[in-house]
Amino acid sequence: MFPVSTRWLDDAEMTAWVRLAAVLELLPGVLDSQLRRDAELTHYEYYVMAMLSEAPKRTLRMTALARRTNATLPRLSHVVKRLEDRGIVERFPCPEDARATNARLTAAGWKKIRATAPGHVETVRQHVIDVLTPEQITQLAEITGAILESVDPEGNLSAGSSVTL
Amino acid sequence: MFPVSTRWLDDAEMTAWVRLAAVLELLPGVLDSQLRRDAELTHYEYYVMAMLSEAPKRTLRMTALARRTNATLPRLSHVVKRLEDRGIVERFPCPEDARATNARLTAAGWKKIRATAPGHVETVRQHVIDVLTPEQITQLAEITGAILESVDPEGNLSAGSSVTL
DNA sequence: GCTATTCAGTTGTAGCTACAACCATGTGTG
DNA sequence: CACACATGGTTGTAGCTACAACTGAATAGC
Repeated sequence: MFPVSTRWLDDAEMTAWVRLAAVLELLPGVLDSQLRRDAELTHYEYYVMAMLSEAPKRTLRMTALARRTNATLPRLSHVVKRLEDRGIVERFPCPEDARATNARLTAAGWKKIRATAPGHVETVRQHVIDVLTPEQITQLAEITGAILESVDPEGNLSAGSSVTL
Repeated sequence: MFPVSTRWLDDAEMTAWVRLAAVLELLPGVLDSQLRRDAELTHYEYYVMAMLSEAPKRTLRMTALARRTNATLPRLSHVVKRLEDRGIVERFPCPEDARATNARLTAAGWKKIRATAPGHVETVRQHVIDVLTPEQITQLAEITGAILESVDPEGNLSAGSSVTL
């Protein structure tokens, strides 16, 4: 259950890991500060709005929304409450299941994400997409796919699951 | 300064980005919980200890330590204070420059990271290194290198800079 | 049909990070 | 040498997330 002797990382592995760790540390801050500056949003809040905007009737159950945004329910609950206070989303009980709550993007929220998306996409392009070749884009998708499969084997947090249904 | 018409992401770009975003969201939590469970450490605290353990005399100036751990000075300052309270590092004024502070790993800290490293490396292997082929390890290093260069052009936060001085 | 268990979500709180303000030391300029 | 400015670091605080505890509704067992 634990290794007799540790298999340390060789040079190539260490380089890849150190850089990935740096990206993990720095990239979220870059995304957050652009969104914060231009729209008073965190990247996670943006992502919540984006998932709602793509859903039928711009509505999703909290559990479904949590899965699509790779977050726990408590975290989502806090975030949605704050977005509700700002008039960006609204919550209402699910008619089919009295336990469940639906979250819906308001008209104001829809307007806001439409206004915010171009700047955000530009940031993603500038720091990720446009610095890579098309082959590297493909490689990145495969690499992150493999990592996600080990981090989230059952695809409970479905965001990146290999087979896009 | 902002684009006339947004260049949206195509399918391949979107897949890569969605998965990378998922990794950004999920992987830190996986690392943190293993370290927290086994050693009462966050991944960032571990990284601080690791950088100190590799430095001459297990000592670094706060500024240098902040750069190597991809963090701001205020963040590091708070973290080092907490580690100091736990007897893992100690701080003392730098003799050459009265403004500067040195952080040094204590004997207890050295012992602790030696005990913690195997489990942490095993986690990194399990979720990142061992799920990738050797070619993918190389690709990952190049991809993250390119991202870091755009996120941190001057290499102010040196962790992953292309040319390892 | 009553009880136990699971499911869906909310709430409370501790702890970490970001940001801004601050202090002290060092460096350059007239 | 007096001043401005830059450098190195700490501290205060607001805000977000993780974790645990909790409530209420659905489901399963007997």
